[in-house]
Amino acid sequence: MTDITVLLPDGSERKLHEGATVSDLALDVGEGLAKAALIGEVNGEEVDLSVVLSDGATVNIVTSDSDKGLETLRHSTAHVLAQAVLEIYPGATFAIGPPIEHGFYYDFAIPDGATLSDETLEDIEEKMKEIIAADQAFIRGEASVQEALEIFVDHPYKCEIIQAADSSEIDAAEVISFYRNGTGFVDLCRGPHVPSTGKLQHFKLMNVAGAYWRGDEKNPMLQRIYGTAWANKKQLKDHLFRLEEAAKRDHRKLANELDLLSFPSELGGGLAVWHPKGSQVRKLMEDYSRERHESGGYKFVYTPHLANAELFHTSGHLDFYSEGMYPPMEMDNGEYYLKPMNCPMHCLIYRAGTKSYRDLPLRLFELGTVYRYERAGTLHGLMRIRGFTQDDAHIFTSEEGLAEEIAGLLEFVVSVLKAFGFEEFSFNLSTRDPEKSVGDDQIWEHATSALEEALNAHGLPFQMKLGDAAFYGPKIDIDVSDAIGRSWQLSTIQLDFNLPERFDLRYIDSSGERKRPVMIHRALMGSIERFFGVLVEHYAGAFPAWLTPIQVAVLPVANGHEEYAKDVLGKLEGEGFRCEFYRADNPLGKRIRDVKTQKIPYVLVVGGDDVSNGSVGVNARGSEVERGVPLTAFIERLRTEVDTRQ
RNA sequence: GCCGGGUUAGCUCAGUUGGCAGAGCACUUCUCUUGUAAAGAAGAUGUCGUCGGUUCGAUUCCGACACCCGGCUCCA
Repeated sequence: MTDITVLLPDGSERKLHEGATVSDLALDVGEGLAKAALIGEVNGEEVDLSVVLSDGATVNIVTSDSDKGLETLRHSTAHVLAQAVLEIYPGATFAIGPPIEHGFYYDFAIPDGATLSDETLEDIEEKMKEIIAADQAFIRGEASVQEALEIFVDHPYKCEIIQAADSSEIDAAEVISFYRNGTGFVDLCRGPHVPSTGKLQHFKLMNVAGAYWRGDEKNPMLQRIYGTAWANKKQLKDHLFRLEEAAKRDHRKLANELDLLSFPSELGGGLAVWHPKGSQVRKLMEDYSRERHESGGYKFVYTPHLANAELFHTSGHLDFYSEGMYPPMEMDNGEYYLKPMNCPMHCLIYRAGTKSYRDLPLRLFELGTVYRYERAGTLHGLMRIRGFTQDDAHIFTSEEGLAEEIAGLLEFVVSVLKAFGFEEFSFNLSTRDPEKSVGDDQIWEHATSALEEALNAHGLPFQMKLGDAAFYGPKIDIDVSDAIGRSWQLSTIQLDFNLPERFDLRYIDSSGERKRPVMIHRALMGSIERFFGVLVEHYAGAFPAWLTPIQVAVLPVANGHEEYAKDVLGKLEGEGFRCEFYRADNPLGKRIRDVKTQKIPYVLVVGGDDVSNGSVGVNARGSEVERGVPLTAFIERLRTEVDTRQ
């Protein structure tokens, strides 16, 4: 028997008997590794542990510690899900079941168009546990296209995949691979898989949902089951815990609990009314935005909510986006539409007088409320809404001035977002899709490189999104990470060569020539409503002192302290702080609990000591109670906190 | 728009195999007067999402619609 030599990732070599598998190698390295091994990576290719190694191969043993291992684990769990569903529902057929972030899903068609519901998940989960307890081996097989079509003769979706693979040039030569486990289950699969179902212990089925076959709404709708799967019990538990924590931050729940806003059904879907507390926060957000725009050289404008159809013909919205617009209102002299965007009206403002190069860049800003007809099933709290307000600006600049304007904009955007407690940003640069765009190549190239240079000049790393631009110009999108690491796309800076053309916008340059300005659409918060929702989730409802609807709650210990407490209240209100008074009709502990549930940052408790000393007891959110703090000291402290937006 | 689930008091939810509904919290009043996360008592509160149908009778069964939730699709 001859030996072979394989190379490990750390550079070391290992001698094995000829015919040794990846599994044998893992065992040779150590029993622990052999037990943890899920798949191998041989010369960069992911393979089953049962694969026989060849001399000189570079081999990496993949465990669930790595992303690849976890992905395999999830993929294999998806197979077990399919196996369970096919066993429980005779005649059911299955489509695709890939690993996804945190888990996996699998799509099924249940006979006679039957559907699955959440209650059935428990039964399916039980069946999966049986399959896992049986520790069935995943056995790979290979077949020709013809053979594969015979194996999956009862499963039309699988056949469609096989035929698609056969017809695509890349995969034409490839054999069709499949995996068997247990007595009857076989699934079309590229692999690799974990060696046996016993490796798949820590999973949970999450929910069922409809999903179109191949993601196309023209195709039949399948039943999709989502699940999560992890390397160990702790990881699974932690994941479920994180989901619970995220649910606690849900802006729809907090908006209700904190009395910020509501979505009365009589109003219609996707439309909100803002209660006083939510409005207070929103007003502060808007005030801050206005303040920054004012000092940033923007001109404030106002435009109506309605416009004649003619405007949206000129802008092209009726040609391109009419499906997303509310239907027209018939009026005496024609049709009127609710505006889905502010830009056409801002173009009218630009066009209202002859512009000189000296007027550029002209920055028009509006908190403009727009209405978009979002499909009923897509509405989602404040995140997807039908009537919303954009912190919208349109900047008209010369082509030469573009780079500088973009550079300034990037700085502006980041600086404003930082005030709302966001620290991590990521940038995406979307480029032209030649199939779906207007304008000549040179301008696109120039504009795209202006965006790229601006990002580079600020040392901002960015991702290129090829072909992701709007039809009218390239753009930079800015994502922020929130307090629990979720990413939200907020800001956008989009160049537009189309609207200046459609509205025939001009300026006179220094040599007296008429030129076309470039238009930049940009929004920082994007939709104020959505941004508010993101903030609620980011802060978990505990707004910082400058933004919170109520900054201070004043609680007398007993009735006898009420007069002094009112005095404290009056002084705080005199300083412009937003306060609420809680008279001593309930035990102190109860009142403290009430205000804490409302996430009010400062609770001032005043009793006998304070009356004699002119002090307050300060119970600040997230810190220890302080007694005997001079009122003036507290005022100063809150003033600083508010002014610096801590 | 599509698939599945849902809608009962201000909030969170229980309930009725068809006979006009209930808890906790909140609210009102009274008592207690409190030093840091739930004092006690009493009281009031509902077109059981809307409209139609079946029925002697519908909150309950059926249908349509509205709105919400989880996804799919879409997102200028």
